[in-house]
Amino acid sequence: MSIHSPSDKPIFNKATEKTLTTCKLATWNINSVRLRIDQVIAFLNTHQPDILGLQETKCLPEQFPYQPFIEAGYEFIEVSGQKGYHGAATVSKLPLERLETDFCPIGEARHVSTRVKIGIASDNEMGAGTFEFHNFYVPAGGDEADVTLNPKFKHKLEFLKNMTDYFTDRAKGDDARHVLVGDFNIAPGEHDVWSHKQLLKVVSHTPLEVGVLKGLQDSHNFTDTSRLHRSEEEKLYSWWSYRAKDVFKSNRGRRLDHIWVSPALRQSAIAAGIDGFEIHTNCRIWERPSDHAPITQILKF
DNA sequence: ATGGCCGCCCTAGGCGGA
Repeated sequence: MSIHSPSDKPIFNKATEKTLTTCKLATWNINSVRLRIDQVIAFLNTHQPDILGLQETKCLPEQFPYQPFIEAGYEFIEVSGQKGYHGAATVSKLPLERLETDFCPIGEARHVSTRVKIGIASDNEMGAGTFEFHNFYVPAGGDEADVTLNPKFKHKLEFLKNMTDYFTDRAKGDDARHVLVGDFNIAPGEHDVWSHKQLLKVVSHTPLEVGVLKGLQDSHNFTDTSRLHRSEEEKLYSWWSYRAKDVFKSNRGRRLDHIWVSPALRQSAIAAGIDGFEIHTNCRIWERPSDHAPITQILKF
């Protein structure tokens, strides 16, 4: 199975020389990039993130719609894809270097690892002009929250534990500059779901998987940027089921999508202020929408 | 209220999503 992009991807251009004071990060589970290419491009044109991580692209690399992204100014594209299911892709205005370290157990396309060149001229510390951008699609985990009965749930927990090991190898020291984005398929907080009590046994919000995700976060002191300027009590959702008749009337959402940063980038996320983080909920009620809304986080250097 | 919808695939019911 081919899970990597073709080798004739665009090469670095003059953007390498660009000096940035901010960088806008985005992530969106698009639930078929081919079906919703017009929506993705509309989102990019309106909100102009520098980098977007897409999940559930649901196509092989050779089927990926490169051209519309390039025409919209996103020349740097790295894809991990398989036929019909899963898949992740990172599209960027800034030069991307593909790290050959994608973490895709059992051959599934669920991770694109890249290094982003932000080109801060004033900062000459090693690595300060770059950060790693890790785009993940964590397994959903099936219905039954029991590892002995449900191999998909077991796979989900193992995936998260392997992610922890992966970053133990990579994210050493306080200088490590890492961004983790994606559909983590877990709503960790009480107010990351519409009803904490009713979802305690529902995969995506069980204490077991929330604990494993917390283990990943704590092991490297990653910051969940969504809560930096929002109270823990504020309801935040990025996913709403297709099954609800009126999505925002019932508003039974979950915050499954995340943008995390390593300690070295925490101040940059804080500096962006309360408006630095946004959930673009309007995208969830576009015609034939994804069941996820995109989220963005600005980093200010 | 445990049913309600999606998108994909060797086009049609099954799988995966969550």
